[in-house]
Amino acid sequence: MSVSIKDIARAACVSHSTVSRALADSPLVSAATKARIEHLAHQMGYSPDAQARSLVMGRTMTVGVVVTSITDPFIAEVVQGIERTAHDHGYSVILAGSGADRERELAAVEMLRSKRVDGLIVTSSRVGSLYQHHLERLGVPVVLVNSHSQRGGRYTFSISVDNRHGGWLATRHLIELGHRRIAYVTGPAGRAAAPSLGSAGTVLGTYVSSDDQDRLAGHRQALEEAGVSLDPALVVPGTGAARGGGRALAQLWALDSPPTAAFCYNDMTAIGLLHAARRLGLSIPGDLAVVGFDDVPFASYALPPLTTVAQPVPEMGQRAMEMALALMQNGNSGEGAISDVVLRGRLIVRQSSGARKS
Amino acid sequence: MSVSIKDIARAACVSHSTVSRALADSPLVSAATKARIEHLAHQMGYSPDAQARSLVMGRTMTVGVVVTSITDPFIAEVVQGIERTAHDHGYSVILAGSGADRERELAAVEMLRSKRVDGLIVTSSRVGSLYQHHLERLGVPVVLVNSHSQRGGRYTFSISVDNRHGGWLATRHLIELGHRRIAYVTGPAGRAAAPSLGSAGTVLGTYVSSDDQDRLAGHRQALEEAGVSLDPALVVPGTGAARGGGRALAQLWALDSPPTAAFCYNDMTAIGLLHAARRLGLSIPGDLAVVGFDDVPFASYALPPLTTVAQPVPEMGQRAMEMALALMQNGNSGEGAISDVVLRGRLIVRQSSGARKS
DNA sequence: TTGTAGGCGTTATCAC
DNA sequence: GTGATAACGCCTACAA
Repeated sequence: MSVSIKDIARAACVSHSTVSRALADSPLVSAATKARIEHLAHQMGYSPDAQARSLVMGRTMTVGVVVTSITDPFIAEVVQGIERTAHDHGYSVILAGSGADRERELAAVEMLRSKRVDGLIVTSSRVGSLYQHHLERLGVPVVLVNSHSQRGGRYTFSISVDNRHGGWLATRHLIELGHRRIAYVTGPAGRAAAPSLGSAGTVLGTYVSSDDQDRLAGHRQALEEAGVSLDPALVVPGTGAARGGGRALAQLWALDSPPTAAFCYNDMTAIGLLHAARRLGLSIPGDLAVVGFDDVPFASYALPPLTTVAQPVPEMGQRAMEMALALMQNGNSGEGAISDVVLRGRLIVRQSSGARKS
Repeated sequence: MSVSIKDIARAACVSHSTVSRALADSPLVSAATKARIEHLAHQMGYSPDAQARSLVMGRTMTVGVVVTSITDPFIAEVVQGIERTAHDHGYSVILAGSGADRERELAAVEMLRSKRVDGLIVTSSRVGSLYQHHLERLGVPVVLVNSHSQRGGRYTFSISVDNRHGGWLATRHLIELGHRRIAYVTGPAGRAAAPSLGSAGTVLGTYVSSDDQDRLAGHRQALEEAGVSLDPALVVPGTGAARGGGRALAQLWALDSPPTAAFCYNDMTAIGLLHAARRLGLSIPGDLAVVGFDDVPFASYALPPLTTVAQPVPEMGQRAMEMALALMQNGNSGEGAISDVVLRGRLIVRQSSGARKS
């Protein structure tokens, strides 16, 4: 079918090892034959078989990336960063989606193992202890992006954003604007999580992701630093989607003493909330100041433009891949100077939080 | 390093071929030894080496997917459809981004060739004749998603959305609402394209993508069916991004006789235009009705919610992969009953186009 | 500077 | 039923 090194050898009247050396630009080949072979290879349309090479070399120059959903703009941007720096270093990327389904995620890992990836990057997964064990079995370095894990794996490292700090930034901003009654709208409620999933916690009686918990913790901290204690009535459930924001607003506005500001788990929630607020005829930020989280591309086109906490997304993918590269070079052991990294987001102030209250 | 069938063979005191057969569930192995081997394999943590297998089998069960940018929500959704149906059929996906850069795209294809993918799916590329030749050289079936190509390749097939029909839907809708002066805002201006790129055309003196051309053609057709001829002054350049929509509005509003409606190349453009319109104090749809294209997730949260043409995106990815599967089974030749498919989008009416004019 | 031989982990084709 | 043996395409000692 496709032309191999032997075919070239035959055509060039040399042995296949000479061809192999010539194509690898080895100094052990005369310039003359090298040129001849290179010409022939090009002319015959030779393409080296990466699999055969990997088989003998012991590395595939391939990393596996497993995501919950590539449709998530956040994840898509991370993957883009991964793919680009992977490509720059001669690596390619096998993508596997899990849909946040545990079974599919395990299947994906198994398939990547069979494909003998040199490393694995997992984004936005809830990694329980059981699962982490499964990853370690792989024998290749694993980098967790925004996945909460109990640290300390020999092979697994993590890179994540400082959700607590982000939550703190958002709420402190609102406090500085004079707000005291500040609501928090959560993200998607987890399904009843197994106890082994130590990474999730319970708020309002339902499980939420650790991201959510941490953002809430930052929120609470900022409040307490201002001498305000968190009013449980002001923590209401969202869904992570726009619709959830709308419902949250309804719930908040039915309160005897509604909040003057709301910090939302993410931008989609905030946008849904803004949308609902308009329908109720509320003035933003006059009646309610709103802050989101993520800085999705549309945040600046919301009405009014949304104040939010931007995550260093493009950087995360790059850093994750660089970390994987370093680990892979290190002979797969994390013995080097590599450690988990936590990146901080930054507050982007737009009109939805408004000017300082007088 | 990792355990092979030979290791299992040694442990089970059989030959490696017996292990191979047992693991393949061949009827040529006694139930007893089969059970013993399976148990051992599991216990020893055996994982078959997909590369070694591919080497002898001649197929990798892998498809390459090259995209311009996975960040594009449209593309992300297509890729998700591809990955899912690929997974359902035992295939995995190698992802490569090109950034719409010709060099990188060719590099990606070359890398996928080396990885011996069984098929290739390329999205949103401008495929010139030269390039198509390059793809054919691969010797594996190629499916083009929303990439304009001159048809008729032996190995390349395409699946795309009917842009002309979509444009026609949008403008006919505006006409039915009573509009007569309807602007069209283009997408990104292509760099000066090589003549071999027959797929792009020139509008306003700059090259635009064939998508753009086709949407414009549908627009023009709808106008002409209503007895209105296209006013060149009402075709203004955008960039495909929100900012371009803003600039387009400025240009349109400076006209002696501004339009009463605008159809935009895509939703981002439309959203930028809406944003700019608000700053100018225009009423939407009172002063200007607006229609977009794509139905991005935020379209319904724009202010006012955006009327747009929804593309059958999730379906596209699935269909593309199914087509690739069919082609790969067909022994790589498109001799079967497979032909290009063109999917139609549908109009989603929201407030930005408003009620019927009286 | 070049050729020979062996092996990477599989599957497949023979014999036994 | 099972075991040698030969591929698949490549790299790499070791020999010449």
